[in-house]
Amino acid sequence: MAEPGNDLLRGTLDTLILSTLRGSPRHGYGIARWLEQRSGEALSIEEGSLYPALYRLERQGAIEAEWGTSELGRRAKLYRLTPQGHSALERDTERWLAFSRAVSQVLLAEA
Amino acid sequence: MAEPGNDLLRGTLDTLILSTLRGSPRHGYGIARWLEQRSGEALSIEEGSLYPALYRLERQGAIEAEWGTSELGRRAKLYRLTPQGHSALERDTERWLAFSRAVSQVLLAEA
DNA sequence: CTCAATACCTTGACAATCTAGGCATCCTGG
DNA sequence: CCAGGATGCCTAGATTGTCAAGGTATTGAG
Repeated sequence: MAEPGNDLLRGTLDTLILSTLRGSPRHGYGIARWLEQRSGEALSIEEGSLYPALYRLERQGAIEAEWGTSELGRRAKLYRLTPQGHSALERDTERWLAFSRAVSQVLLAEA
Repeated sequence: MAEPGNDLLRGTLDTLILSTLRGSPRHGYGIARWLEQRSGEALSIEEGSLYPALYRLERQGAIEAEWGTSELGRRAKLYRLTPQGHSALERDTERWLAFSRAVSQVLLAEA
């Protein structure tokens, strides 16, 4: 019981999303698939978390949206990193790495 | 703006707490100090998160409490890992490491 | 013609953290 | 002596992000 689900994503999803936009613009659905694939299926991104996150990031000015077409030629909303988004990504990546190191340090410490 | 605070702790605090009890019993206040120290002050544990987490873990049967005295001879509630808590710790540590690897893999991936 | 995949979106419940308070004891500095 | 910090426990309330579960529309394959 008490399957924790992926509450671990809390506070990390935004950074993950930003990181998928480093190269070229992507649309929401593609971001989710990319994250899952790139993590070796270790991460699963729910759309109910994804789209609100995209609005959040857009509202914060980290990303910008524009309607266009996907690789399959379908109507899709393409997101691109803004300069602020790029800084945020760098900052949050550093923050995550520091946090991750700290946690590992504790969890893997000798008795 | 939008200082994220430590929302990164979400879903990790419980595991961190359990890990502090691997050796010998500890009391709440001591757990917080230990985590902060052991992480090189990278983690900061708020009491408003700590005590509810301890109740949570106790209710789940992962830890047991007993009133006693601290190293300074003061009244303190000492928590100890139960066998279930030990299994949970191992399981959650694995889970966290897998998640952490996945996130790092994405964040540090080539463009 | 049906079903899965692609692609977007929303509502409501839930759970965990933080802020900001509270209490009591002890020790140390001034 | 006494003020304040450290130790130690606790709680109420607000906030916030995730999830489950639904919805729409289009395309392509079988």
